[in-house]
Amino acid sequence: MNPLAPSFYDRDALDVARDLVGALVCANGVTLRITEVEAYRFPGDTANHARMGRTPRNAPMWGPPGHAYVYLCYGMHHMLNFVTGPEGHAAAVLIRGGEPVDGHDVFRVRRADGRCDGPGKLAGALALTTASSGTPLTGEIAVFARRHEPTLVSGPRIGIDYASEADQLAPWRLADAVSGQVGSRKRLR
DNA sequence: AACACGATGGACT
DNA sequence: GTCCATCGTGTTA
Repeated sequence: MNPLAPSFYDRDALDVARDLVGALVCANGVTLRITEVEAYRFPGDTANHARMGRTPRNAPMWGPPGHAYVYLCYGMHHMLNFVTGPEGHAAAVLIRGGEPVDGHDVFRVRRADGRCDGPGKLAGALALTTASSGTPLTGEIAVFARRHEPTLVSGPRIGIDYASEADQLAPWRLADAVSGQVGSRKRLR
């Protein structure tokens, strides 16, 4: 079983996001089946971290597809993204939820409540920090294609009050229609 | 050097 | 539903 090749990520972030729901992500002894993602597109997406240009933090977003972009949010939660699109296009997919499919014992230590339905929880379950930002998705963090296509639901992205109204409404949050490891379903359909 | 703030999560009412 | 911990980052001066 080989990790997904960089070409998989060399497309629009929304298209990659659709194909990532159901895919497997493996890191530090835990494998998760991805259940929820958000696409951050480029250019013109006012919710995108790279909307103001290149900075040291978001540098991986500007690089080649198929790499991780990990950042610290609110001073305590790490967020895992997969860089998409051609090099020079600062687009990415935020990984927001997952179901453990391997490494259950380790997972239980990291998430005693068994919950993995938010981006901070997911990065914590995989024990990822900014130390892994910029690394390829074929190493410490590895991603594998899904075996079965899930039924998708979509809705607006979470926590982007600073973005334009149109970008706040864009249904670029995608989730498995039936998984329990998905955040609020209130605006998903 | 100072400052404002965030792609959240957990505790609590 | 509300409150807020906590700190790296980007901006302004």
